[in-house]
Amino acid sequence: MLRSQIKKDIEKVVSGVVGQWDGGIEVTRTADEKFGDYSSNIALRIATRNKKQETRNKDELYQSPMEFAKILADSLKSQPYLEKLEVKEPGFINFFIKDNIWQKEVEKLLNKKAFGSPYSSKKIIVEFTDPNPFKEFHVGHLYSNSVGEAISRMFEALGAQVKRANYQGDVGLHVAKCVWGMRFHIKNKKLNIKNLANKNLGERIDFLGLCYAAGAEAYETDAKAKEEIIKINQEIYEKQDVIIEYKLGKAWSLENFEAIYKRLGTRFDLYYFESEVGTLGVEIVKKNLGRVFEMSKGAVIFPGEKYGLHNRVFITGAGLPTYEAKELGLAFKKYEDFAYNLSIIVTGNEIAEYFKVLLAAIKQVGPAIAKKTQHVAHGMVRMPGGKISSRLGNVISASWILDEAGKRALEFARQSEKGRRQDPDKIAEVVAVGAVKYAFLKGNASQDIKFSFEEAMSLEGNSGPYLQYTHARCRSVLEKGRWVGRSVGQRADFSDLANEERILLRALGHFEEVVVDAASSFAPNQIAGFLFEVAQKYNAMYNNLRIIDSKEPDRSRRLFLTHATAKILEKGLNLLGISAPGKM
RNA sequence: GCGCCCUUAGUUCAAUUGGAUAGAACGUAUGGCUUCGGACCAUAAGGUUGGGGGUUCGAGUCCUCCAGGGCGCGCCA
Repeated sequence: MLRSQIKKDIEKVVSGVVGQWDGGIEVTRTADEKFGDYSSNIALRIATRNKKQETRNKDELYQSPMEFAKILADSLKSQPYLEKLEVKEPGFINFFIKDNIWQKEVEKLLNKKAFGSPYSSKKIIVEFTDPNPFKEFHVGHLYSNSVGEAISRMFEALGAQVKRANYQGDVGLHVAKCVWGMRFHIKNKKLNIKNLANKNLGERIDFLGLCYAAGAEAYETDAKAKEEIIKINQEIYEKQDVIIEYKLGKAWSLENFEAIYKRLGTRFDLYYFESEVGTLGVEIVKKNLGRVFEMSKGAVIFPGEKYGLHNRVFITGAGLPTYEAKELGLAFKKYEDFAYNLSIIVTGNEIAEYFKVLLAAIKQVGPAIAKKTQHVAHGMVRMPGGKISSRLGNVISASWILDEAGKRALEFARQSEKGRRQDPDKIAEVVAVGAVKYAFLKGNASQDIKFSFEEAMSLEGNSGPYLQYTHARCRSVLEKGRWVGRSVGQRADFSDLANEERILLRALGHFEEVVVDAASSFAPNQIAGFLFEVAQKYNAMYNNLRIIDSKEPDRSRRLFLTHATAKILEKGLNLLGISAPGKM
């Protein structure tokens, strides 16, 4: 990576001039090309430090950042990769990289299997999606799934060993409500549960939805039903496998989830259920009762207030584990299964505060595990109409949103026929999934998404389809230009570039850094932004310069740039969990 | 009432984690296909970064106060 090379070189020069410097070296990509390709503020930082420490009189040499920058630049300017080096007020050092160095950089990164970073060969477990059997798989789960899958793939690109984990709430009041609803409907409508089991998946899932709604409503309005539901809840904890409605409902739900994962291109290595980690959680809490946990009003709580947080119930008065105790058990169970260096947990941010309490509790019980745990909270998906809530019954199911997107994509696929389209339904599905995922991933995950069908499914501008389209266009150009492989790229002459080519080449060359930075900060949106930039710059070149009918050496060089763009768009989209069809 | 998070162009979002003149997309206006895929490209207008104060070489970013919004606040998940 060019950036780390520059860092290394600066470090060498700095230690030669001022001795030991452990404030780190910052080398950043410049926002404006007139400042070169990379820039460092090192002179500003060191000179400022000296000023703050009032060493001015002792060491006049470093008084001015500008002067100090000039001294550093003098020793740096002879690096072979440099076109030129400039020092600019108030003390930035700007690096201008030679075109052919960028070309080599692009070739190198295209051939890399894994990008270099501190994460290579580390064991990382990523927990995400976490849908609840018996309840709907809604847009929130889709959001979590998109973020978690992208994070997993980014770390895999850095050579980490990644396990995907999915934690599912198969016990608890919501389940009891649904089971109660199943019994209610079966009795009322004189249904036969065996006949139900033979219906297709869609019908069974719709049935579960009705049952949950009935149970949830009865719980609020009917005191007798409420009592029954609480009793069912107890029974499920004790002997879940004996309850036929429970067994079937859970199996149907899980079957449905798998169908959705397949559609989204996700798979999981490890599945956890609340029913199995609950007992472990209770065990851990009881073992630490008195030391970490306390009795309070008949329940076992973690006194978060001692740590500037809230108190939380871990075991209820009835002796059942709450979500907190289960998640505590889960943290240890995951470590048992896969001795991770890093555990990433992706959830909605409405439980961000509760998670702090949980982490504080884990820290008391197992400090090593707490240290390795990272919570990534994503925002909520909102509709213009208002809040999405399962209580209010206005949740949007993931399948529905994908189907809606699919309809639009199909309309387009059929409209602009070009004869080279093989399977419109298949293409439409890829475009629809890509459009929805990209809409979720292009922004900062911590913020809420204002979801509008207009925008997510308009196939223009900063969207998944735009990137897919650009990729397909590249592939088409390569095919027509009879591009035969990278040997042509090596022979391509990069001594005289048009402006559009220079700009594109430089953008492509930053791919590796972007992936490393995006993974390190758990931010898929950085990749999305980068890909959009690359696509725009390629399209600018495409529209302003001829490629396959231009003369050599322009032709080979532009084909190489097209090849590199296609590769990087494909790889980058894959990092986001979006596939890039060759034709669409 | 207490705690956490958020507020950037008409709208949806960026801003390399404290760097240089705050950038894109959508929408709006204008222009570009007998031409490699028009799901495209080019040009323009659009900003007191919610408001005040502070920290420093330098603040959208950090501290503080205020306003507006969201989420959470013991036996749900």
